[in-house]
Amino acid sequence: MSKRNAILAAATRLFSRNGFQGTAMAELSTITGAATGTIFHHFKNKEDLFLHVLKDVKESVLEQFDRHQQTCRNQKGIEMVEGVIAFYLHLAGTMEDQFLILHRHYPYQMAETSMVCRSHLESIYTCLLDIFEEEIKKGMQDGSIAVDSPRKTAMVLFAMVDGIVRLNTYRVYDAGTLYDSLITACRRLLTGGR
Amino acid sequence: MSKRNAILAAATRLFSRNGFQGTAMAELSTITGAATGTIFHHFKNKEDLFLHVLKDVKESVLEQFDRHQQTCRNQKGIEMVEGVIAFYLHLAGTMEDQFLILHRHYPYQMAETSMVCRSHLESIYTCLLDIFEEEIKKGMQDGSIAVDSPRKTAMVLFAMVDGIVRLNTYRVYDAGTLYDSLITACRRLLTGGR
DNA sequence: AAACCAACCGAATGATCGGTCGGTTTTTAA
DNA sequence: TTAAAAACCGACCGATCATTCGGTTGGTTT
Repeated sequence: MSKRNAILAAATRLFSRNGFQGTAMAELSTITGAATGTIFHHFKNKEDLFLHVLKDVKESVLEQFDRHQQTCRNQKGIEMVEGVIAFYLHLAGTMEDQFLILHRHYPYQMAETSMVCRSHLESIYTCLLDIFEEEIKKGMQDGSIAVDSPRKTAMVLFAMVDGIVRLNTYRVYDAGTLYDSLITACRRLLTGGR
Repeated sequence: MSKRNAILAAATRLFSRNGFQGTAMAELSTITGAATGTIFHHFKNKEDLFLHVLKDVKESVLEQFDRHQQTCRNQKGIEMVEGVIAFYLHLAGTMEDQFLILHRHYPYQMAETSMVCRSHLESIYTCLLDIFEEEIKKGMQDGSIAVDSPRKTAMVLFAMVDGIVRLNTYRVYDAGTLYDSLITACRRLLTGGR
C-alpha cells in the first residue's frame, strides 16, 4: 500500500476514534511510519487531510448503497425499505469508523465554513434519503405502504434508524437487541397497522 | 454571579459549541474575566470542569422533565407520550447548549474511563427512557397504546425523536417542519394504526 | 489585632501542537 | 543513461496548550 493510502486509512481510524482536534499529526506519523513531512507533502494541511478522508467515506458509503440497490429489485416497497434498514445496520457494523466520523459533531461544524465539506455531507444524506423516499413511493404504488408525505416519512424513518445506531455506538444502552422492535416500528409506521 | 458560576456557564457554552479539545482554558479565562489560576482553584483540571458542567446538565434536564411530568397527569397514555415528545423538542430549543453537549461524542468517550461521567449520562438516559416506558405502560392499560415490549418501544421512540433533534442541529436538512410527521409516526407506531 | 482562609490573580513553565524546509531517495520518462 | 519529477525524510520552528505557583485581597474567627 502506498504511503498516501496508509495515511488516509490511519487518519480515518484516528479521526473517528479521537476526533479531529484529538488527532495529532505526530501520532499519524508514528502509526503509518511516514514522516510528518510526507504527510504534508500529500495533504496541504490537517483540514485538507480530513476532507480527503470524508471524501473517501462518502464514496465508499455511496458505492455500498448503490451496490445494495441493484441486488434487490422486484420486491414490494415495504420489503425494500426493511431491506435497506437491515443493510444500514449491517454497514454500521462493518464500516464502524466511517459511520463514527459521520456521527461526530466536527464535520457539521466544518461544513459551515467549508463548501467542500458541506457538499460531501449533503451527498451522503441526499443519497440515503432518496433511497428511502423512492422505496416508500414504490410501496405506495404497489399498495404495501400508505403515508402522507414520502419525503418527510423518509426523514423520520432515517432519524429513527440512525438514532438506534447511535444508541448502540455510545454504549449507554445495549441497543443491539432492538432489531425486531425497529422493524416492527418501521412496518407500523409505513402501513398504518395493516 | 460568582466567578465559579460564571466559569461553569461559559464552559457549558464553549464545550457545546467547540467541544472539549476545542475549548481552551485561556479563552474561558478571557470570556469570564477570571484568571486562569482562579479556574484551576475551583476545578482541579479541565476534565473535572467538564464533569461539573455535565453534572449541571444532568440536574437541569432531570428537573425540567420532573416538572413537566407533574403538570400533565390524568391524560391518556398516548397523549402523554405525545406531550413528552413535544416537550423534548421544546427543550432541545431552549436548552440548546446542554443538548449539544449530550449529542457530542466526547462525553461517551470519557464515560469509558470515568465512572462519574458514565453515571451522569446513565442518569439522563434512564430518566428519559423510564418516562417513555411508564407512559407507554399507562397507554396499554387505558387501551390507547398497543405494543409488544414497552421498554424496547420506548428506546425506538426515543431514538426517533432524538434523531430528529440531531438532524435539526446538524443543519444538513431542515428538520424543523417535521413535527407533524413525527407525531403521526409516533401514533402509528404506538397504536398499530387505529 | 493576630491568625486564618477561601477567592483571586497572572507571569512562568514544559509539553505538545500544526506546519516548514533543505536535503535525500525512488520513480518516471526521454 | 540521465535528468527531471515525485515521494520521502526528520530536525526544527513559533504558537498554543493545560497546569503551576508565589503572592494579594477581603472577610471571618480567635
